[in-house]
Amino acid sequence: MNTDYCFNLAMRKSSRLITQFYEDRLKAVDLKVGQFSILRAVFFKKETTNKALQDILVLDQTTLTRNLKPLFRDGYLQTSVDDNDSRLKNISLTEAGKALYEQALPIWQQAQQEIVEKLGEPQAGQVHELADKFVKVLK
Amino acid sequence: MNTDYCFNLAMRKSSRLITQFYEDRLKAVDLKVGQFSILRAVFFKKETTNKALQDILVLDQTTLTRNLKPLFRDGYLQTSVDDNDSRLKNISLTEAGKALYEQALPIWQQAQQEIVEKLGEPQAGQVHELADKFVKVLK
DNA sequence: ATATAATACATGCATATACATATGTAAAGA
DNA sequence: TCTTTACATATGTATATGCATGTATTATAT
Repeated sequence: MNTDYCFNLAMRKSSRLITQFYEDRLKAVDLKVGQFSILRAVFFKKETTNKALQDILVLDQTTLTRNLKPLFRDGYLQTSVDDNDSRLKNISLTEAGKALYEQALPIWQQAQQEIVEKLGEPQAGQVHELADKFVKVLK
Repeated sequence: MNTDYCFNLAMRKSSRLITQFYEDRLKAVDLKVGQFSILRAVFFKKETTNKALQDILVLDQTTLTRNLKPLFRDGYLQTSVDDNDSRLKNISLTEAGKALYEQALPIWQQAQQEIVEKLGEPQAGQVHELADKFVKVLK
């Protein structure tokens, strides 16, 4: 183990590279990767909150708030104040949001497949184990 | 292998977490992680260029140009136009830059050690292998 | 020798990131 | 009740990120 090799730079470099890879493919549906992640998370949750999304995406509350903005602005997400707790804003996909997600899905799946092929094993399998470990020890 | 687990989100989550970890420690010397990476790279190269740093840091030219700005502004880096090619700006550490890097180094080393302990093996060792692989197949 | 292509770096724009802090709402305690 | 505490979200500020594009300089081709 060479401790001259910065763990942080290693992860940031990798993150930048894979982000560019997905970004490039998602251009076809005019989505940024962060926006796709949000749409995907909201799609699975049906209805969720800023708070819940923070956990899933490991994003700061203030960052998430801002990342949501373009999606509201472009009509892909909608909010309604929670019936029981008016502090909560429930977030869900609009019809346009669902349509966009369905459109982006095969592009994302193709990107996933290409990453598996490019990384090969054992690296491809290690990505998720490593991410889980990072979340476990640093979050 | 669960391909429902987005590789990109996995890497971005991890990158955000480890960045916050290093960021927190480097606050003691008022440096952002990206700035530390630049200082460290310039320290090893003695004299370098925007172009060379792009390769080391895996950063877009325009991003790097901007990330350099605060370091010039605060007097940690200096430039001189290359003798042979006036398009090139040679970048080097000022005395203040060297002093700051020396001050940051033990903090960074401590952070590195803590990451090794937190991640444990085999994960800690995999970080760099994985980063090398990402650079190899995506750059 | 001059036009063209390639290279190095900078700027406009939009989003990404998070800390400090502010605002508004709900829950808990006196 | 009403005051304090906790919680959910938003805003101010600064840096991070990269695409499209612009400017200046060097190298190449005819």
